[in-house]
Amino acid sequence: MIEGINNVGGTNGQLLALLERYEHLEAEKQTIADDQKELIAEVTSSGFEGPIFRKLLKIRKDPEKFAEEAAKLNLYMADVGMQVSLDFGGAS
Amino acid sequence: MIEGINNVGGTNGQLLALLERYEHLEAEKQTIADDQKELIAEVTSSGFEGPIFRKLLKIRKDPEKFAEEAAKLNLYMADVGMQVSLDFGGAS
Amino acid sequence: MIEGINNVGGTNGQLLALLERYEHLEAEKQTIADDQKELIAEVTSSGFEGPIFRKLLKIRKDPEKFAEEAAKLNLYMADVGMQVSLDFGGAS
Amino acid sequence: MIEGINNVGGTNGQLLALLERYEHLEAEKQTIADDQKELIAEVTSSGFEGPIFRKLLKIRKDPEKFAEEAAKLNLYMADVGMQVSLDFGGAS
DNA sequence: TGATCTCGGCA
DNA sequence: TGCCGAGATCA
Repeated sequence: MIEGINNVGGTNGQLLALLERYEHLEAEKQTIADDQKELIAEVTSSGFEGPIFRKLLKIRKDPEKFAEEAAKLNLYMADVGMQVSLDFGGAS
Repeated sequence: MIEGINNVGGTNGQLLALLERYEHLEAEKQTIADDQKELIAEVTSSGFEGPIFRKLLKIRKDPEKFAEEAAKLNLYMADVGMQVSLDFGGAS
Repeated sequence: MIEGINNVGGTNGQLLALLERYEHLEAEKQTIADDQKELIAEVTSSGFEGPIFRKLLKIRKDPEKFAEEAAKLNLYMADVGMQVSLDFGGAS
Repeated sequence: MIEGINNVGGTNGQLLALLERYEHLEAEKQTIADDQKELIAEVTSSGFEGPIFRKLLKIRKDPEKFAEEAAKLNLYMADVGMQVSLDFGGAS
């Protein structure tokens, strides 16, 4: 049997198999996402704020980038007369 | 006076001017966005559903693309045994 | 005054523990996301289009909702004179 | 039975009118968005970085909120032992 | 061009 | 108010 282009008219189960594999992975991701959601609830109940917690997570992903951006932002703010002092001794 | 690289330490008002120009444009956009929001309310009160209305807007942006995607989707769904018939005589 | 080890000015390491737990979960999610990305590559190399594949995934999540929206969209399109026929015998 | 002109199978052209009104507003927004894009190009060619420029725009929208979040972030970072000093004399 | 991310709509 | 999808932006 000759398959058409892009499996047109085909029914060999290949597409279905791919879909199910993807959905299985998706289910695993969802389980983890649920765990994260619970963890955020724990963060909140521990007296920390979720949004700040998330910002900190982002900073920890790339502390160097954060330090550089903060330094530049500091310069820009000074340029437009915003009173700030934002110093990072180094994102160790 | 010699300006440093990237206007470091500068205060010539250039950055501030750019910011204010951008913010002015942003305000204009917001006004229009508010009008659109009111219009959606009118859509709803006219008996149409907002989400479907939005889908239709998207289709009208590129009807041809929509027709092509629908046709392909039709094939894929048939391939996995989903009972559908989705025909577009042409997105005129 | 001497602060606790590894908690300069801090409280009790609770925040750090929460961060690390979250990041561990995040790493697990990333692994799965990478697997999904590879799977999409396999989808493409099998002659299917990624974007259509993703649409099909979405439809399979809630076929009934899809059928209803398609039906409504059909009505709206007819209302504005767009030539379409979009029939679903039932999203089995 | 004869349908009204330009409303084959439709109702009264109300939906079409709503769509066109929305699309007109959308076109106006797009024009402004294009202007903003050009302005960003001008920002870049003036020696400023687009992403930092955008951050500054965001801060100017709500300087007080920014100052508060920065202060909290400072506390959190100290809590996990990240060496930072991030002081805002006040978001004037 | 694709992945990420922020933002507005929706429940 | 929290989640989700879409649009925009950056690499």
